[in-house]
Amino acid sequence: MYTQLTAYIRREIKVTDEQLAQILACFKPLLAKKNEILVDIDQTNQRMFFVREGCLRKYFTQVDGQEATSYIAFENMFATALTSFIAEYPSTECIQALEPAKLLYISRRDFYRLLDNIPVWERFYRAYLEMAYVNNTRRLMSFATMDALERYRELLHRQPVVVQRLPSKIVASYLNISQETLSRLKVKV
Amino acid sequence: MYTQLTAYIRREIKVTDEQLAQILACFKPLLAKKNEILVDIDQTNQRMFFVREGCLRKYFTQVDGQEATSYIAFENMFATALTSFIAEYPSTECIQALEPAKLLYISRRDFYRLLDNIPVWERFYRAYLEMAYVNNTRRLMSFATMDALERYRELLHRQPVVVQRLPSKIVASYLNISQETLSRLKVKV
DNA sequence: CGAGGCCTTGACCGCGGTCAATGCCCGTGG
DNA sequence: CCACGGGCATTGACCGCGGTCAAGGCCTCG
Repeated sequence: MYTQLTAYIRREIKVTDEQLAQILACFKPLLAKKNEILVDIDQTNQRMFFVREGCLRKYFTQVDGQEATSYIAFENMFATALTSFIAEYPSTECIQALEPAKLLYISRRDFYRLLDNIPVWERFYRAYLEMAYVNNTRRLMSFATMDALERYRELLHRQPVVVQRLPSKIVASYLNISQETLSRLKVKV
Repeated sequence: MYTQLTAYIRREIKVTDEQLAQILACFKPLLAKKNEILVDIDQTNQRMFFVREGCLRKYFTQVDGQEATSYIAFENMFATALTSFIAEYPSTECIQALEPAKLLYISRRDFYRLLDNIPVWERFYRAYLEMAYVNNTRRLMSFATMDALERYRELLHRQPVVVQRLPSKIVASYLNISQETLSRLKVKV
């Protein structure tokens, strides 16, 4: 149950067995059905998810009702509505299972308790924040500098699994283009 | 010289006078001329800047030579080429003084030494990263959901000082629109 | 006083969005 | 088992936002 998460943590930080046990004890298992919403808009009590199997996406809904996918987590990745997790504000983002998923989650409360009790956990969080920031920045730059075709090609190159594993509808919303445009891009390779 | 920075730090974290002295000792003064480049592309040895007076912008250049401004720091704000600072990679972003500026800076080396020596500095960094992430996310959402006019209006509302204090050229590149388009937006209020 | 940068305005056009029609796949119930 | 319905993907027609190019006016600074 915890082998994947243990490997992940040990890759990031040095912890004693005792600390590790304390950390793992905070993570509870959770099964999600396909399309199940795990974090809904305006929800406050946040959780951070670790994907053991399946996949999650983070997205927000636009004024016209369209959904913009901003992050996709496959096996051995974390997913959170981070801005809400940080500020304890009602979330503007949702998290949804795109496939039946086996998850582990930690509550915000337990997460912050770990920050207080296990100094090195602060370092773990730092690594997570840094990664989230870098990803976000890359995304921002890709929107500023690339057109739809270039973004699609970059996605094929950087995360081919997204295109292979998920329906076009989701891929389009991840690239922030319409489904029709994505369909037209595909024929251009 | 250090009163502004001291106030900033004390607002973020609880430090003893001794710790504070240790922190401040890492910050060196620096004067920048208007348009001076403080961090150039491909530069590796990074610094983090605190603005005492004047203003800095972070930007990157696109393939066609156009510049996209991604962050603007006024008095009492920090500015870094954070992705490069984090990963110690050559920077893809530049930092430039938009006005004559009085700065304090800390080298990456000293910054990381503080992380090791002063536990609470980790918390300071965390707060900085969280803020950077949240700002980035807001920016990302604004590009995904708003058109040029809406983004301009939001900027007028959230950071009127940007529009008031900086040339249109910079404002346009901050909104990621052409100078001509910004000029046309202004007449629509 | 001249030169160069910045801002504005006009003409034009292309990327990508919307709407609509059609085809395809799949789960569900008769 | 097949028939039907609904969601997803594709394709075409159309169009509007915002980019590019170019010209002209204005301000600043040497």
